[in-house]
Amino acid sequence: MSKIRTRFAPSPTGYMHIGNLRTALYAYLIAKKDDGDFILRIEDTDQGRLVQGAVDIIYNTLKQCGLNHDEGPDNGGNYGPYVQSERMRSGIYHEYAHKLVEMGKAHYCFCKEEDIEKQRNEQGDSFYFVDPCKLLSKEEIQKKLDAGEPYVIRLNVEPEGTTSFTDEVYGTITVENKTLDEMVLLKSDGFPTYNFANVIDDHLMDITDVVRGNEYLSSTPKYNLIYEAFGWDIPRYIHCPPVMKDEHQKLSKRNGDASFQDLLAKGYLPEAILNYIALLGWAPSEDREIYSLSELAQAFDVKRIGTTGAIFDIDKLTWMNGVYIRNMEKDKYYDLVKPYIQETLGTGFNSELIADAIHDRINTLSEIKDMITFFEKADEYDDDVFFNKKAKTDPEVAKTILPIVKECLESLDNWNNQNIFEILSNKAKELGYKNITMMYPMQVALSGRSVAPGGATAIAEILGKKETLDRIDQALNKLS
RNA sequence: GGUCAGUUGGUGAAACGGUUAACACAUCGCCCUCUCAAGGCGACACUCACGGGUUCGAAUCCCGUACUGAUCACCA
Repeated sequence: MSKIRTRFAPSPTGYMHIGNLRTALYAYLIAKKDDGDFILRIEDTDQGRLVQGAVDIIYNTLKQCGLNHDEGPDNGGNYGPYVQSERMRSGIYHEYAHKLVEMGKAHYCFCKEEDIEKQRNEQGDSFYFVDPCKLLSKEEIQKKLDAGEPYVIRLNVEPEGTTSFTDEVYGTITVENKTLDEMVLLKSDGFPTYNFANVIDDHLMDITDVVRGNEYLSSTPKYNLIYEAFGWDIPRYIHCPPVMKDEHQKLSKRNGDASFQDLLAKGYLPEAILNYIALLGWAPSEDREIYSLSELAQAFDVKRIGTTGAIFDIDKLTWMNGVYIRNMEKDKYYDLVKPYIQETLGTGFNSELIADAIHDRINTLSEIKDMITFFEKADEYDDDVFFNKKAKTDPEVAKTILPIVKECLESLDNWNNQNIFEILSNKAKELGYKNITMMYPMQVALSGRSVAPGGATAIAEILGKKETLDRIDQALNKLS
């Protein structure tokens, strides 16, 4: 069997949206599962929709995700060029369209749009465009061409019979030929239509597996007709169900839905995003959800791609992102998180201790900031914060507890979490308190918060002895 | 409207004619605990859009209905 070759063929029209990225992922996985090649092709023939910098976004996104392409505009390959506008300049589409005319599989059409519109209106729903130009003799055609009349090239389609194809996801689909138009291959401006260029490129690049969104399911028979006209092998088709924003709408950048870039900015990790979207529309055969990219490639199976649109659930992504953060190696985790810590606190604190304190408490990187601002300066707080049902504390209790805490800590020389905890918890036991009764008021004094990462003793360690005692004093002043 | 496709809990989903309809997220309890998390345990679809049929037996196969989506361009 020949080597599997898949391609990702985006238009550079702006941000990379999630559905698009997932299609790229699937194409990548299908290739890599069988040691095949993954190709990047830029489809930029619609000059009007081009967006500055969009190609770089595509490169960057693929790179950040580890979806490395074996061939593409930036790294070359034996099937170039990989940018459609460049391919067009070489005249291949023009050449192949005319080849089809010579073969008698396509024809020149000089019809005006109004003529077609007229037919369409007359026929209504059962519209089937009957092209009068098909009846033109060779001489008549040549005369029109010589006269410089604008023309398009249309594929010949016999209205009788049916065309069917097998999709790896949706199964065998059959349509009647009379529902198919004699599609335009080459436009009057000499540009190929998207569909035509696609088929030519896929064939010329030896693409074995065409992976794309299921919105192309309906036009696939037309593609097949082109392959058949040339006598080319038809690729395997893998149509993917859409990624939805809700029950009715797809995720799309037009609606302002989250793009890959947006998710990164919100503190999600590329690996987690990729892992999550792999599971939107595909399910592994084993009971497992966390997969690295290479593990996905191994486990991936086209047969297990679903047929229904899957709603993007940010909550589950958030959970999964947290799993990635928690499972990360310590050093990698510190490297990841330190910039965020130092961005809000500077370098005055032991950022590794802070990183430890927030480790189990963050799901996304963007949660870090709010969680740690109190280290710089305790939050302003109301005395009511000292109320805690479980600790049985209130401002009055705090007033009696805090001096005890202070006394213990003043006597402590070896300042670390462990020792702080021990001395306080021993004291609590001695006085017949629960730990929480000692710790909670202390936490409030140190952070100004009812909820803080790490707990009172971890915070005390990070703040240092002096600052800890100062903040306790401040709390005491405030209470009196 | 024509054509094509889809329909299992709030969400992702498993099941390939026979199970109490997995598992995960979310939610809600409980446990653990120096708060919150994390972690542990448990609850959560009398039922697989609906109606028929086939079968000893259907979420699974067939037909119909409803609903949803896609597509019907010299746009990609």
